[in-house]
Amino acid sequence: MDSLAIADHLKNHGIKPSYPRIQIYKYLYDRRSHPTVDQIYNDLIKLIPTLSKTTIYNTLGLFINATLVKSFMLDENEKRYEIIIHDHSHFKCEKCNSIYDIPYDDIDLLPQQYNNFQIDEVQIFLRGICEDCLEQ
Amino acid sequence: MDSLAIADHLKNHGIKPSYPRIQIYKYLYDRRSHPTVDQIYNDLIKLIPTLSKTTIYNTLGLFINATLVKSFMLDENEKRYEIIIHDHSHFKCEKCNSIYDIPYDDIDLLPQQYNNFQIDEVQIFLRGICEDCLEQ
DNA sequence: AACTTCAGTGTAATCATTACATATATGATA
DNA sequence: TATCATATATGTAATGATTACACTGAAGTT
Repeated sequence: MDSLAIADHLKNHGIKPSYPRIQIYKYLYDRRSHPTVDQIYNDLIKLIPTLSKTTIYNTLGLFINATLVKSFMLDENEKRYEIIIHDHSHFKCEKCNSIYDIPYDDIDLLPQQYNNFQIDEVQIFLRGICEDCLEQ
Repeated sequence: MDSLAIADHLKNHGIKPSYPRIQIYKYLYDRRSHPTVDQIYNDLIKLIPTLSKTTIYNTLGLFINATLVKSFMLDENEKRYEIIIHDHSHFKCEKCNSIYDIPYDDIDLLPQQYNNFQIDEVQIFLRGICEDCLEQ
């Protein structure tokens, strides 16, 4: 997605497309990683020397309100952020620390007696050792 | 579970059963809630006037190492702790803020191509509105 | 009783996040 | 174009959970 397309996308969600906002979105979109604010800052500061962490926090807050981005925590004490694309769970490998996106199909997570609960969000975290690390 | 049984239980897991340790375990065991360190502190200080938060952190750390307790985060920035009993997911109601324990049966969370991944831990969080709040 | 070890406490440090005040840019209007 | 109003970006300081560390105190052993 190029900058123009991102600008349109943001406008459509009621967010004025400033340069930092576009770059932060692009960062999340292109990498498809699960960065912390610190990682975003350390990478984007090369591109935007005046960038501040506050701007990143503000921008991510906007994105989250517009349901463009969601945040989650993986037991560490730093939030991680990612573009919302489709339902998937996260697998974190304890050896290499990579975080895998794992698609899941419609799973019935609630037993019968919870049928009347309204579910707005599902987050699934798996922890273990990934195939690559197990082979070594 | 009375204090003696807890003391034995802790010993069996290599933890010397001091009074604060027993009371912290008992707290988690009896309430079956998902307290933060702050909640534990505010409640137990009535029982143990000299209790310090550091002791709670240390004790919970011990319990976690002995796999008696696990911690998780629900997007806020405070860890929550609970006795490990059986696999269940957490449902947080956005209205009343209660956290429900929801049992789940063996769900296949990994598609075929991840068959070789070793899963050590599963955490499932659901967010939404509970039946009681919906009825109001 | 003296010694050793482990448990508990208090204070201070760390670090992610938020609050706030200021500066800068943008866009509309005259 | 100049001016004004508003939104955006920035830097600094405050907050608050967690951790580090050093000291105190209890329990058990010889």
